[in-house]
Amino acid sequence: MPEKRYDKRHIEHMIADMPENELSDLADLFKVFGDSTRLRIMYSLFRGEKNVTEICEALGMEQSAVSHQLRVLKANKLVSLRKEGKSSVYFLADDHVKTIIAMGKEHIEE
Amino acid sequence: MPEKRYDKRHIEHMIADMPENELSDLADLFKVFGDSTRLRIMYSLFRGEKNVTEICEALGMEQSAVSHQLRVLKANKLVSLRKEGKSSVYFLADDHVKTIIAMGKEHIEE
DNA sequence: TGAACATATGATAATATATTCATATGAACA
DNA sequence: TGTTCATATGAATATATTATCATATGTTCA
Repeated sequence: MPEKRYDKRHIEHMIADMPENELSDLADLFKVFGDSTRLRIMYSLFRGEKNVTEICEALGMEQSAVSHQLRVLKANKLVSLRKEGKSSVYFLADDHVKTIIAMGKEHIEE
Repeated sequence: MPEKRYDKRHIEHMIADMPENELSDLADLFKVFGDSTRLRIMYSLFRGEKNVTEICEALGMEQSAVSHQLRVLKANKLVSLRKEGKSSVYFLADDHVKTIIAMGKEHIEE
């Protein structure tokens, strides 16, 4: 699979082709990124997969709050999990998460 | 200015360098994208700059609601405006808007 | 089996957010 | 100047979202 290029022309083209009705799905996706708990969970998973307890420790948050947010992330296919004995090991589902965050980071730094 | 490359290595590096406390600003930015009215406004501005009345027509929404959201977009430097007589002409502030939306679009299409 | 551990989930309360309504500001021009 | 048009904004309401609390589900192991 060739490395994708996100040059200006390619991006303009992608957006021009986007139907209006896709915008609502897109807003839903960004909504998921728009919460610092969820973003911190994803960030903690950059360093490698973790079970729920480890994520809670990394964030200093309660298990229930973390599980609720993991559910949202999973529903949006931003994380996946595999069961391992008693625990659920979560990991980032794909590289889009990284790209989206990198773009956002670049914006706020200017 | 050379074209930026967003290859995997570059992106991993950007994220690895990101301090935890930046995540909250980042969440705030994504929150702005996470509303379909605001996204539709940005989308309508891809086609070219517009004044408030034209944006209202494009979205079929009330002037007040649109102005309130334009304010949010402006505060986050996603749109800028110039005054032209009685009207305010809005336009996208930079290319990050396009890139962020393109990344999101790519995610939901898989 | 039953106790301990890990995670998931439903209900609730607290908070945040978006739209509407009413009104203010400011420019153009008769 | 006063009227009209374009936009901005404050307050209030309706809705959505998040964290907490209580509890359920499921796994391991004595």
